Amino acid sequence: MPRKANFSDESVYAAVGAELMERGTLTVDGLKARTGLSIGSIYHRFGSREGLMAATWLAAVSAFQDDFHAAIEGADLDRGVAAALATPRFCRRKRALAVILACCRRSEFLGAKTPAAAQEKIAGVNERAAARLRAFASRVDRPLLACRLAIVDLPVAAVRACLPGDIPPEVDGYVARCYTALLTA
Amino acid sequence: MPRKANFSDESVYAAVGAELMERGTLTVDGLKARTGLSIGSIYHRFGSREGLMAATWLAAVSAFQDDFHAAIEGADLDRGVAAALATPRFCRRKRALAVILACCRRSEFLGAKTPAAAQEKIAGVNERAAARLRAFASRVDRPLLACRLAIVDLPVAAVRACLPGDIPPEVDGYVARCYTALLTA
DNA sequence: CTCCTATTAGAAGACTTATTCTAGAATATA
DNA sequence: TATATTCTAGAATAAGTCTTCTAATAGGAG
Repeated sequence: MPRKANFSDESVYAAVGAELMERGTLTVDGLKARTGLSIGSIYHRFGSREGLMAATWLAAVSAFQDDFHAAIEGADLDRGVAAALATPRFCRRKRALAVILACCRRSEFLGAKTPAAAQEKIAGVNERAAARLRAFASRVDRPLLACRLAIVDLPVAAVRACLPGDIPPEVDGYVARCYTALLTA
Repeated sequence: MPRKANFSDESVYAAVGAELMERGTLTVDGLKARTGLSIGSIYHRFGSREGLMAATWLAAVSAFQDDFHAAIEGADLDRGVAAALATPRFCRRKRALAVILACCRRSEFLGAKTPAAAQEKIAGVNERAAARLRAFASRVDRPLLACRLAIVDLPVAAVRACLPGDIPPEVDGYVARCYTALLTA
């Protein structure tokens, strides 16, 4: 029934990621300059700056979690390495979204002006990921911190060390070797 | 000859770290509220917000590099693990300074208003650390990226995963195991 | 004691950035 | 075509922050 938008949500998210990468923070005017979207449109579609950031982050994290959950769901020690490798692989396939996850701090998208619906989704997404990690740790009987380092923090650090450039293939080997070192005592 | 300052530089740096930790960013008014230092004093002593951040970061990084350089200077593969362990150890001994290194982004202290002297010091500090790492990589004949991950990025990620709490002792074991996994093929 | 200098003080101003508001344009359906 | 609904537009406003400026304070040297 209504008019259709000039710019897809995806193109907006990509622009947000580019701004975050280049300037370290996002301003509404900066997004307007980069995309051509007017201030009014931005506020109509996202409600506030925090709403925009939350929508962007949620889009990125849910794309990532599609891969991540598929890998960690029910995994044992041998198959868990795929969850650690999900990070560099995602980073290669969806660079723009990965940049958002790597560059965006929690306080940027989670605050008083974050729409309630987005706040709930964020809490849900975080809790679900934490639960999967806890379940994995107890399934393989290893300390939670070691699992978190092997599957989350270390792969993220490896990828961050390469951004904004490409993620070279040997990174996967490094991630896998650390996984083994951390989780097979 | 002159009047002496009411607050030591160290206490200011600690307050900056606390603000960064709690709010994710530093405002001049926030620092005033936390320390009691007046706006005039802050600008007299540091010139600008970026100057303050640069002074804080330089104090933190040079304290850290005392430890780090002592460990990596001339180290072979066996002794290099001490350089990787310098990060968690520093974090335990000088929490306030470590927090600054962990929470402060480059763009916060390096910009147009950073005093020229500070800019040069920052460049020097970075170049010196990079040179030590390159020298180590060629000395032990391993890829630079692997060395950087083992000695810098991985320990930092492990420590970040624990902050703002304590760094548990088992972190050292994790860091050391990854070091071995990454650098002994 | 008097002068000199570094430091402190905080109000006023400038600047950046987020948000609101009113008007207008586009499109699907009836 | 009329109409309802969504989207676009951007100037005006509001809020928050950094920076400048003038005046006052404290302590050592002559």
